Amino acid sequence: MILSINFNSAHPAYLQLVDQVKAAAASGAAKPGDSLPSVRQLGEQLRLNRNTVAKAYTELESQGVIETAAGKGCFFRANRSPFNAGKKREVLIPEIDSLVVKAHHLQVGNVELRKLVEERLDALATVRQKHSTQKP
Amino acid sequence: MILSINFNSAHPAYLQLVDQVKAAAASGAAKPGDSLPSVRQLGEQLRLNRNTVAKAYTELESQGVIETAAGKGCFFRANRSPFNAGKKREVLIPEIDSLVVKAHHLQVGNVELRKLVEERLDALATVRQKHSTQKP
Amino acid sequence: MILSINFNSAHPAYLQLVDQVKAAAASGAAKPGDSLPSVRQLGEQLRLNRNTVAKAYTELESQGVIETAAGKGCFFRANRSPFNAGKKREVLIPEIDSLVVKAHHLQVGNVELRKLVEERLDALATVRQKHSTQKP
Amino acid sequence: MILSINFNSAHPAYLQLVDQVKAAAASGAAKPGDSLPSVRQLGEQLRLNRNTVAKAYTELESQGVIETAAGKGCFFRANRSPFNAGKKREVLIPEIDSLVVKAHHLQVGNVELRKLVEERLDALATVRQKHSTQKP
DNA sequence: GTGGTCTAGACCACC
DNA sequence: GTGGTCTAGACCACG
Repeated sequence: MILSINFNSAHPAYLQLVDQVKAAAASGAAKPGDSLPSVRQLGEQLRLNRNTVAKAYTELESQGVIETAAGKGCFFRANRSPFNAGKKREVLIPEIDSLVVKAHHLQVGNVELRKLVEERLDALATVRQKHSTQKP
Repeated sequence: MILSINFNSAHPAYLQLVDQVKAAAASGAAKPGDSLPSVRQLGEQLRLNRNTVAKAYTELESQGVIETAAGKGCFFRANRSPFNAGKKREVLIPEIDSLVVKAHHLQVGNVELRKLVEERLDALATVRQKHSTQKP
Repeated sequence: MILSINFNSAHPAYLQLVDQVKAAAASGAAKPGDSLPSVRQLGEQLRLNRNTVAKAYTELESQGVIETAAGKGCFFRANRSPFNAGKKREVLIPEIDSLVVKAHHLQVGNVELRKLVEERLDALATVRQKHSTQKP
Repeated sequence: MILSINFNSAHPAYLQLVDQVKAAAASGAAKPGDSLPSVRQLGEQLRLNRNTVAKAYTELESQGVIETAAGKGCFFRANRSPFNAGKKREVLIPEIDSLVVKAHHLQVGNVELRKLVEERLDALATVRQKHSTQKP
């Protein structure tokens, strides 16, 4: 798992970490039980204070992506969403609306947007395939 | 031009405005000479403080995207070249990837995600239709 | 409402504030709608960083004691506990057990402990009486 | 000597131990020469790491409350004068006030609070009775 | 060594 | 002016 921070981004460093760790979990690059770097080590590597890394880990734990064991470390969890269908819609629809509006402003038509979505779904599936055949 | 604010985003409201207005100008959705909503009107519409909207307009003016005519309003200036296909991809793909990863963590499958995207595309089309038949 | 911090205490400053503000609300020294000092002003007065004061206010808001209006200030709320009887027991019993055990270690008998509890209940009632007759 | 740890408290576990052992010694609940539980045993009983218990014992030794005999265990030393009535009040009253304020915010009335206190006094008495008939 | 907490400085959105 | 957020330093509990 390769993690990096764009310090010029308006997106806060700890949320950049959250997104990247979630992407690693979704892509199969990290499997349940895998350990994450310690907050100190990752902080040093990324030139962040370890508290900033810890904040990302806390957020990831609250989202159910990882679990932390004080004194031991942090570990990826099996992916079990606690949300029902209605709650999932509630979370995803604002994201999709934002995407659709952005595409419209960029004069990207529905056809092309669908194509892009398919492309990224395929890209994720491909990476997952690679990880599932590579490791075991 | 459709403007919307995601109040839950860490991205500041005024920068969301700047980004959306710039995208509209760059994509050709807004033409040079088109007027922008007044600060007061837009603030009311988006439930933002007028100062927040004014800050966005100031930023846009300093970037040469719009010009303000005191007492008359704000107008788009002759604009930059619209984004080419590559630039559009560069903007949209991170958004789509973020959406795809979120869906994965919510255990929302590809089929259901495609359905949600179609639903929101339809929703936007419906609203646009209504506006285009209403105004003229 | 008089607030003060004991910097030598092991009890964190922000929790000392929480306790004192809750006591003020319970004693009637502060009424619903009353405003609290701003985080800056109180921080300066108590020689604390304003974030420390803000942390206390955040905790008080999460406990339903006050409400905060960004850009306006913080205000006492009407006392409405959201807990049912079972939850109240769950919260109070550990407190009572701690008290009972401490009394035992101090060789304070049940009779004397009951007397002390009555004394403090009376003390609170007296202060409340004073405030309710003084202000209106 | 009854020892208990409130894991939810901001007060560190090792200091909770120190306070309770000191109170026991000062109140006469423990006599000079009485032995303390072994670090290992107490850690297991209280679900604490042995290092945490050891840290409490070290602190107690440095305060002259106990003495450690390498390989034999820890023992209470000839102790300070037991707290007088005034000191007991000084220790208990803040605890009671905190309880009374918490009850108020939970909208638990005086009658119900008295009932809860009686309930916990009875609960402790029952446990103590059981231990005193069990051991001898 | 591990993660967790308290405090604080700087910056942001908003009135 | 108001409160809110991100980042960080120092210290603590724990293995």
